[in-house]
Amino acid sequence: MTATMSDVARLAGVSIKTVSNVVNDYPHISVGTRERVLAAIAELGYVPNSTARSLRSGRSGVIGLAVPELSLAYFAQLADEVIRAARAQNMVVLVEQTGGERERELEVLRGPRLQLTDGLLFSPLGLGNGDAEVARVPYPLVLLGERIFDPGIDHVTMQNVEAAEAAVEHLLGLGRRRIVALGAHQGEVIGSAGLRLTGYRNALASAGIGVDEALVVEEGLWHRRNGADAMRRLLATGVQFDAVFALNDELALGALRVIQESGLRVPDDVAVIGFDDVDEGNYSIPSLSTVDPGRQEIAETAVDLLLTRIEGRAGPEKQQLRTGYRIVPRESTGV
Amino acid sequence: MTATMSDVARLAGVSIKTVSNVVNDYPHISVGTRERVLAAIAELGYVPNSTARSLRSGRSGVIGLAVPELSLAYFAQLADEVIRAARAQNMVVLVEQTGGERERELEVLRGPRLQLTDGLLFSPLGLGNGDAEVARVPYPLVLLGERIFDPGIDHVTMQNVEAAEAAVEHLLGLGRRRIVALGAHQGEVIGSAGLRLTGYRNALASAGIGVDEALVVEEGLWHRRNGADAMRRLLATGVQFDAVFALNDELALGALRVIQESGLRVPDDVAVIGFDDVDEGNYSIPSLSTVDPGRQEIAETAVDLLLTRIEGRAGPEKQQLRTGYRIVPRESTGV
DNA sequence: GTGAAAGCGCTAACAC
DNA sequence: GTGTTAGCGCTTTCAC
Repeated sequence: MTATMSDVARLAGVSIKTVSNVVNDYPHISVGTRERVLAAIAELGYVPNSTARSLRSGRSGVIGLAVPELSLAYFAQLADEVIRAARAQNMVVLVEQTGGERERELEVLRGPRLQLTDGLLFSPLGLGNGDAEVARVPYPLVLLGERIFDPGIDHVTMQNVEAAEAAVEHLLGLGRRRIVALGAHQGEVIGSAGLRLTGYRNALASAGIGVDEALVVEEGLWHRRNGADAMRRLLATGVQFDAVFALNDELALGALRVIQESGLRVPDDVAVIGFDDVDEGNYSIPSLSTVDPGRQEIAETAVDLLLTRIEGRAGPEKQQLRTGYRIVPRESTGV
Repeated sequence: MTATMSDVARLAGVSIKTVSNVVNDYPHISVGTRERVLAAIAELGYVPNSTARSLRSGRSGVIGLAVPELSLAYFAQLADEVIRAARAQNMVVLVEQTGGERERELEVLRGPRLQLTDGLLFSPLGLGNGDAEVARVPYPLVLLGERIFDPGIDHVTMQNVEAAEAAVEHLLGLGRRRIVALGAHQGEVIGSAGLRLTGYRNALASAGIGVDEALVVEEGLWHRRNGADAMRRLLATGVQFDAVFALNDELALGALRVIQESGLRVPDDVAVIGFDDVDEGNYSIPSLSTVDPGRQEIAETAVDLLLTRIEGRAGPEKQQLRTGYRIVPRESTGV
């Protein structure tokens, strides 16, 4: 069925090495030879076998991307950007879902499923800082996000603390003082939830406002459903508030819906800001203010860093890269 | 760095073939030998090299999935389901984005980027029925959706016509008569837009209602933004309508927003139904009625069919499989 | 039950 | 400039 290099060589009347040279654009080949080889390639419809090439070169041209799940808009858009960035570098992307569960994340790191990739972009959720050892794997690895923060591992992260601070300052700037933090993870310090909550506390502290723990609402998962549930629980307590900082957009969108069902007006009674800038926020009612965490920049930076490692360029010092962010004011905070 | 089979063989004092036998669970090995080999494997931390294995066996354990883009919720959720289904069969998924452009789709079909996959799940958008030839590729291919409908190619599709009919019947059942079709593709017959529009026309015809072409609104892309734009254009024409059948949920969500901005009430003045059942529809305001196209069933069926082809099981007759659908009534149609 | 050896398709020394 | 040759790490006849 498929023609091999020797088939081409035989037809062109040259050696297999010459074919290889032509295929790999080796510079010193006579024009005549090259043409005969190209003709033979065309005639046989020859396509290099990338598996054999991988075995030989030790590289597959594939990078792995492990995320909690693509159903979460943030990760879908991240995957989109990663695939684009990889494509620009002639790489292809194998996507794994971990469900955010620690066990599955460990499996991805150690298991055989990503064996034929050249390196891994990994966005952990279940793993914590104590798992730094586990993340010292014998292949190129770049972590996305701050669940595991270890100077011995490459990282690309958004500026969670600073960006969250800016989001809360945006609410404070509107005169809001009873600001809910939605989606907190009990006791977490490192990780998106912990860091964004730190930003929340910092902003309130800078404004000389004490944190009312009744306004810090826990929620493990960050789907719309969870935002809705958490908001229902909060409303049921009867506690008063005039703004919500949701730790991501999906939580915000779920909450937005429940707030308005309860008869409260957004932004008049309650201003709402999310985090992530998923496209949906442009079309919700009201449109959702949010933080643009620089997803595209994260993807491009991470792919570049991973390729640097794969190709063995750059020194051994691990990098901790941080991308920019930007507050995006929309109707839900009164614009 | 990495141990090979011969390293293991040397340490265990056996031949490389014996190691291979143990690794592949070949039945007839003496207990003692097996234990010595397993011990050596553990000691060296040996992991089989999957690239070499692929070269030998001709299979990589990777399937390709080509979709327009993951930023569209429908495709993100489809990719999620495909990865799950593949995982259940011990396969891993390489995701490519085509942007829905014909050129890029051709590139995916013929190009070298998916070379090391065992087969391809392909959701075309730019390719049309005239491209059936192109889709007769020398590797296992299963098409998702009906852009190219050729009995010589395996297909897994939703029941676009019937499901669209049911959606429009749902609106008719509410007493609506001036029903907009949003997102039509001029002249398209095969393809989601064409088929869903056929369902729309069928339902109206069955109800004895003529189609007012002023209510058939074109829109090439199916993002929220396009739904919003199209609805703005429609409102500007001043044409009257009491319901909208959007050809997908994202269009519906964009339109929902614009309709309400214009002062019309949903569902009182205008009932809206979409198509796809993306999670977001549960949390929009109002929540969005839609058609559940059986995404999970599509993913599982397609992965199974592709594996059947890869493994050479089943006869040569190509299959055209259709999955179930279900109307999901929510607030935007008055529930 | 286990071993020897060939070869999957390609690349990279090294000759000529 | 081009050919020869030796593997990359594994599976798989075929002997023993």
